[in-house]
Amino acid sequence: MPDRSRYHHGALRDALVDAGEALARTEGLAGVTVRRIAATCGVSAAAVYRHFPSGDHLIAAVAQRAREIMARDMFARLDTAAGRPPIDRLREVGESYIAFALAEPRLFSLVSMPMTTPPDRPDDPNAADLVRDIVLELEPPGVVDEQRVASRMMLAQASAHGLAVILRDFVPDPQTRATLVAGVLDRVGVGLEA
Amino acid sequence: MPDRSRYHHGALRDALVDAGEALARTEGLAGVTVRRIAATCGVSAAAVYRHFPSGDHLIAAVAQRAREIMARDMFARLDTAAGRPPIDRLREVGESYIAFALAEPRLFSLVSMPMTTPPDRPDDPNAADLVRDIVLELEPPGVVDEQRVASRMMLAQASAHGLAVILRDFVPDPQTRATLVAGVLDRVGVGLEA
DNA sequence: CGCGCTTGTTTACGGCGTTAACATCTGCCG
DNA sequence: CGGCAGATGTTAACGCCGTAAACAAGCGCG
Repeated sequence: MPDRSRYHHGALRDALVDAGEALARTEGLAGVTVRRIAATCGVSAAAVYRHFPSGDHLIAAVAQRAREIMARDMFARLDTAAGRPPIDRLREVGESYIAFALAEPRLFSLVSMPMTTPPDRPDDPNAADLVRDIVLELEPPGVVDEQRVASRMMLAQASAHGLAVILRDFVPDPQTRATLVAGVLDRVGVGLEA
Repeated sequence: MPDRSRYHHGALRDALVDAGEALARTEGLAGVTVRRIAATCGVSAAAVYRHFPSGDHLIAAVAQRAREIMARDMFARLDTAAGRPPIDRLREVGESYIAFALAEPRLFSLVSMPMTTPPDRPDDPNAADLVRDIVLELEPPGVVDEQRVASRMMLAQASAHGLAVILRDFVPDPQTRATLVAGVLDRVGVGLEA
């Protein structure tokens, strides 16, 4: 329990999301509960409702936090691939997404929850926007076929997400995982350039 | 709901799974609860534990049921495509998977849960085996490159699953969904044949 | 017939989300 | 500087949840 000399916490909202993130990492989605988050912050459960209209909104905020962490990972990794062709950078993004899912499977289970709440700052750097920007570079100069862009984005996102989920749930061996990621992303690359 | 004049239900286990399936369809995962399933069957909550070691096992049985329904859909649709090239049949399977996910989104959310319990009859016709059988037909005669088979299976499954999830959560418009399914599956086909 | 196993029941416990009523702190206005 | 108002905490309570223990009813075999 933190300092209880102060009646008012001061930055409870952020602390709640922090605690939720930590709980999600260690115990998984089932451990992310209003009462436990509140207790972690040394605060009563009811205090949560001064900052979130419901527990689901708190969970959603934790999920949004997880998405931001993931996006930071992907942007960082992209920096190391600056200047390489778009298709290579798309692969980096996909690998980053999958690596995060497998490194932090419990946190990732929040990421892949349907978003019940709009993000706090909807104009944050976002994985979908990131993919879109790179996919746009695949378009021939002067023309942008929106339908082609959409199908390429969807292929990139769907295959990365699906692969992450399947590997997490059904392929425990790291070596097998690596081989499959490489093989599948090779094929996705072919499909992306078509 | 069956006759409650009898103290013993007679086929409670199946009835519980039936009720769970119905609840999942109408209310989604959050509505699938031990007490509600039991009540639907006109039985006390504790009776569930004569047939399942825990509520999670009951949920898992409902999820397995949903997978069987989905597999039946896919096999039925495959029958109508008998004789067509493997790549076409793979596409049928993918379309069937996605169509089910979008037609029964709540039931599908059970399908895509990690399997906490082994299926009752593990040798049932299974979506993964089905995909594998067709993918094997893509192999050149005489040789089977297991790694190539695995990457093709994974691409097929991952892209279908990922696309289903993304469309369900982020693309409400049916027309847009159809266009995206067609466009993405075209690209997946290219990647599968590579 | 009667005895035992299976399958139900009731009751209870602790954890959950959420609300209502109350308490404390903080900042602002006179 | 005093005090009031709103923001932010507290406790207590409700109903739902999963689950376990103790008990009861029915079935099937000796």
